[in-house]
Amino acid sequence: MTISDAPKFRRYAAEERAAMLVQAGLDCLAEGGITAFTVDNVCKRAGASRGLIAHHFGSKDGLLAAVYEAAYAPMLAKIAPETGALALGQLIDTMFDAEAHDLPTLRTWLALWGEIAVNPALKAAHRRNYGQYRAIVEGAIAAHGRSRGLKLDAGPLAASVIALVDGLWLEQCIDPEGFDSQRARTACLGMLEPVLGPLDP
Amino acid sequence: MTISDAPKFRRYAAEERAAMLVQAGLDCLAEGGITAFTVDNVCKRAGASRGLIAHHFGSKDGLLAAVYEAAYAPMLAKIAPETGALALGQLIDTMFDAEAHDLPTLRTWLALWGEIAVNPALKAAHRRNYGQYRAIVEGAIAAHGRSRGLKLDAGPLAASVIALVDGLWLEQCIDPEGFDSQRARTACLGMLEPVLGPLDP
DNA sequence: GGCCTTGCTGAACGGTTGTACAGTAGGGTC
DNA sequence: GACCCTACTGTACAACCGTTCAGCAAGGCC
Repeated sequence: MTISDAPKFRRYAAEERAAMLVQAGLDCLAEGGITAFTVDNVCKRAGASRGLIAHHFGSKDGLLAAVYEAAYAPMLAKIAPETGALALGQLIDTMFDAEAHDLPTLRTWLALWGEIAVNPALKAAHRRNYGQYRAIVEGAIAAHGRSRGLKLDAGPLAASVIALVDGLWLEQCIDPEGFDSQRARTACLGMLEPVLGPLDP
Repeated sequence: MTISDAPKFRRYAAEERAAMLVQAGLDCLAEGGITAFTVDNVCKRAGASRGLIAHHFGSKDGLLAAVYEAAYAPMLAKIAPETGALALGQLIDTMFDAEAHDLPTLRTWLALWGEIAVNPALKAAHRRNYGQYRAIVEGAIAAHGRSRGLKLDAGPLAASVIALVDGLWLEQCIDPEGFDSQRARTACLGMLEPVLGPLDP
């Protein structure tokens, strides 16, 4: 075998290569937002040629939808009641830590959210994922109330809890240095307890 | 005067024209996010030629920084204690309504936030504006606690309140239909009162 | 070793991007 | 009406955008 016989590229199984492109897409979003999510950038990062995105996803928008799913999946997995539902206190703790509190992560979500209204496939994916997210929180609040004899309005409360966690996450990401996250978090939990009762299991 | 003598364009005072470009930039961001914030788009919307942005702001990034300032200004104006500080209850109400709860507004802020880390001028502007925002809320909470003999930790509490408002605003913007904003808002206020005491003046 | 499927490449395309700059013309001043 | 300052235009430019597609080649199978 001479040197010129070395393979110029490696062939992967279709779904394996697709996953590589999705990961490269996530990296691009994290690094430079939607502006950096270009065919050139993504393919270069994935170590593939410019044509691959069209080949595997039909178009750039197709890849973006897949990227959105991939971004949401691990968060849902963390709070999903697979091995039995989490206690409310644990759930909220998990929600706080489900996403990294840094700028790259923020940039990824800002970019994705900003495209939801424009990209129909993304909008559908968002409704599905967020609905699932909210249903889990609502279920946990309802169960919490039942087990303690509290009459809780689970719907609006779930929205409030999610808003609190998201808002805190947002501020913390935007300005990581100038934000005392631990104290803010304690203050938030202190805000929830008078309404929900003690959160310790 | 013949028809051909009609002026081809109108001359404005420099700062007036600059304001027109900033407004056009805001409109573009609201409509299509950072992707729609192009020299072509902005100038067309402002009724000017492609060269004007460079002429007035040096570059596209220069304009973007000016746009950020312009986006923050009205919100700060609403909560700024010009004619005496607002009572905490009033302040929180104002915070809830300071920004429109719709997709265009969301898209504008997502786009701006996403660029903060990339654009140094934007980062500086954000720190200045957000610091001012937070100082106002902190001051109101401290005053509230003093006047009622409560020992409040104003710093973390301010961060929590801002997070709550921002998070609620975020969810509401992302999915305006599927979100019962009034009940969520009531739930949020109900969450604050046990910590802060009654918010009515 | 030869065949064959298909993952993959890479050039070509028309369109859009931001910036530069030479030149035009609006409109106040005299 | 002549002058002048400068706000402004509009073309030219090189770089980059997403999509298309004809054809190459990797690597399993016989």
